[in-house]
Amino acid sequence: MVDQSPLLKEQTRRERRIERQRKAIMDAAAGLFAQKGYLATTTRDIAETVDMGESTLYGYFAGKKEILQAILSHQAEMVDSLLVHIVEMEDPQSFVNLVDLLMEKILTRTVYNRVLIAEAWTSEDVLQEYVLTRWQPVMQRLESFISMKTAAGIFRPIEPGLAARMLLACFIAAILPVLRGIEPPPSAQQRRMLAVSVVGIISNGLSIQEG
Amino acid sequence: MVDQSPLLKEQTRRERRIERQRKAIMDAAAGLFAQKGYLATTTRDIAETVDMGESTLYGYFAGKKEILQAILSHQAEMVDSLLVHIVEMEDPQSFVNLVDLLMEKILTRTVYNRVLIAEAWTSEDVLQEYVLTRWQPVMQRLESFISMKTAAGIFRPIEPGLAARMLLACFIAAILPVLRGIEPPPSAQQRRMLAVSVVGIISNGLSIQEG
Amino acid sequence: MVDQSPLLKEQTRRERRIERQRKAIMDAAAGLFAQKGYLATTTRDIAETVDMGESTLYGYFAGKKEILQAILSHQAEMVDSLLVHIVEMEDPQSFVNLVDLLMEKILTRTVYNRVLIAEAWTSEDVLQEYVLTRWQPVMQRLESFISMKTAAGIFRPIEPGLAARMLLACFIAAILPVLRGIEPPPSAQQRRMLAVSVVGIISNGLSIQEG
Amino acid sequence: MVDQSPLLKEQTRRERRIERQRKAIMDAAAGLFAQKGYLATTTRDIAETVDMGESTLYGYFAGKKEILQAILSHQAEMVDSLLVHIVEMEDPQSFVNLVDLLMEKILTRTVYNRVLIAEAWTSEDVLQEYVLTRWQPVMQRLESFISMKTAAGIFRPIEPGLAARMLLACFIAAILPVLRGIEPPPSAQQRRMLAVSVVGIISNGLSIQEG
DNA sequence: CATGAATGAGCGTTCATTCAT
DNA sequence: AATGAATGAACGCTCATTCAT
Repeated sequence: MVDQSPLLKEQTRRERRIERQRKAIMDAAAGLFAQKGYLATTTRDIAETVDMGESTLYGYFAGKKEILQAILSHQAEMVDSLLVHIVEMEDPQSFVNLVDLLMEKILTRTVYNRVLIAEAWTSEDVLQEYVLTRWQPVMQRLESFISMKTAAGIFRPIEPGLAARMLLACFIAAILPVLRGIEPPPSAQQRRMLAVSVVGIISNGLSIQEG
Repeated sequence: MVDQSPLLKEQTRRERRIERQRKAIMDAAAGLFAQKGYLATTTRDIAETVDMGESTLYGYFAGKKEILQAILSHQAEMVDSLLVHIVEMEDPQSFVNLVDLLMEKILTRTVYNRVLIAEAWTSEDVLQEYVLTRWQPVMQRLESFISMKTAAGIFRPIEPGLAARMLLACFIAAILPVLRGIEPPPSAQQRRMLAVSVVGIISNGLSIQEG
Repeated sequence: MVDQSPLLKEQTRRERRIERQRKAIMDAAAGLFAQKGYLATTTRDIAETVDMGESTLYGYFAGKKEILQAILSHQAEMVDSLLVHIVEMEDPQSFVNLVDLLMEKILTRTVYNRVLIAEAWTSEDVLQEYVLTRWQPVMQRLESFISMKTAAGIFRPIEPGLAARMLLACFIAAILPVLRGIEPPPSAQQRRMLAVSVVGIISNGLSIQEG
Repeated sequence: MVDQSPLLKEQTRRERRIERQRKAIMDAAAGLFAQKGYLATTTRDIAETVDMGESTLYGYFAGKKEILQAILSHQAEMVDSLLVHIVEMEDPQSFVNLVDLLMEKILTRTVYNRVLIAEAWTSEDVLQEYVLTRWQPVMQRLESFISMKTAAGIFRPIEPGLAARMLLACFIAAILPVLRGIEPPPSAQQRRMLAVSVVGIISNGLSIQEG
């Protein structure tokens, strides 16, 4: 029962070590990419940040480009899992839960998202592969949610595409300073309050409701 | 009385020529910066686009960095003038006029704004000098506008800062694909419709108003 | 009549200057390649030898590889022109003239040939493109010459291919130390004597002729 | 009396194992060196070919350079033994035996010779130490053989040095495609035929002998 | 004023070798 | 003894900038 499969254990321990190193490199790189941009960051910068020899990086990644791609893919996985969660949340009951979940997911690994946004802003390919394609299902889920509400007579008739984009925009606006790195991430409580504000505005607007 | 102006004329003609050239360089550079990013754009790229010798650029700008700064300053001036217009518009009557004006101003020289956003995203200095500082008066004007409406009993009580940011966010969302360069600029008519939509959502939300 | 086409003149002067520089770089590189081999020669080495900045090289050649190719092509042209000369020499009268011409052509730009041989020795592609293909017409001309002599009853029956190769080998042997760079190039007179020796052995061998 | 040998046996068995490994490494390296050249071959290439960890090589050789030297020395020993054989062959009776022996010796370990030639072509030191010095006795033996024949009235008067070099050249020409690796090694029979051809040409030339 | 040519600084990357296990 | 991991040194090459014309 004891000491079974020492080889296997060794194997996985090594693999874990490698994965840990890759993670450390990605984190360091993401921080630098977020701060200075991908091109302005040198492999020397990254190596120094992880406290490694420059050439050691190449034992874990094929090159600088691949580090970036790993970071972007990492975020893509996050978005993919996000979709799963949203779909599983069969009856979100209210917008608030949905928005809160979106915010939570986006605000984890903030720097990764900063990098993703920066790259998508100047690269057609990244925009397509890592943003448009990935977010499409999320947006569609959002749109169908809005359509449902409209059909149920809860929302007034509105183009669901524009509505979804504005909903997204409102909470992006709410978290932009965090994403940009000029404000610290909000606590769970603060985040929920933001979500409530966003949904409040989206639902009822600024105007006083009569009746 | 004779022969007095030729020198002056020559002078100003030269100056105009110089200014025209500087503009041409800035436009070319802005297009490339927007497309590939500042660092990925070489001075050779710029020179070829303006159809100049590479070293000729240095007769008009001290260096690549200065071209970027000229572009950013150019946009800053636009924002500054925007504030003047907003302040002059003593009673905008409705949000729509305000929002429409903002959109119009932002959508002129789209590429310049793409560059500005890209740089502000990865440079603390650019963010401070060309975005936060410049937009603060605009945001303040917006906030005081909202406060006024709230005080007048037209808006329900809400934190004007957050409201202003979300208002901004909503129309940024509306024009993001244009800014990003994946959709063409809207016509004046389309723009006004967008403005109406944005203000509609901000004012009344998605929910059906009762009473 | 005078001062006609200054632009054209300027053009060609610049072109000549460029061609001169390219030649200087090729010569320097060929010398180093011959001495240390292509891979052991750094672009810094070459630049220092031509007394240039390292990056200046790249104004004349796309890269290190292209310098090598230019050198190899240069030799290929020599071989091509050699063939023309041989074909034009309608009746060489004797082997000696043919062999002497071959020797002369091969011993010009000795270093270039050293480089060519070195590369062909370890690169299938270079061997094919720059040696086998180019020399084939020369060898064929040689073989048909031998066949003619055999048919005329002057040579005894022998496989002309092997004979041609051995003829080539004999004078390669004669000039190998020069090619290898351990002996200085022979004078025209010395060269002719070598040619006579080579043809002597090929024709009559070492044995004393009886009869 | 008992248990005395195990240690010794173990020792020699280990030594044999080490020697076997060294040989395997040398063979793998020689193959790669012959194919791509010494510098273009990485220690990783070699290690993979011998199916070893890269660092394990350093248990058998002090470094990449030392592997090359071992290969070159190996060939040098071959040449040394060649001289012994030639000297022992007190009366070779005919050239053919001599030439055949030379060919046989050179065509064993073809790749080793390819490496040797490649290195000698671009390294003064290798040329001196592993070629000129080693072959000098062989050439001298050849020259004295020729001198003997000349003195005996069998050969016509000729400078024996040039004659020896051309003799060498002729059979090098005969086996060059094999050495270069573009033709398979000849069978013993084919080899003898080549030797006969070579000696035939050297002895009697191409011309028809009269009388 | 315009420019072709030149260049230093620095980049991403490779590789023979060392070291800890 | 064997090896995966680490690394310094050096490579080929790019590019913003300068300079002579």
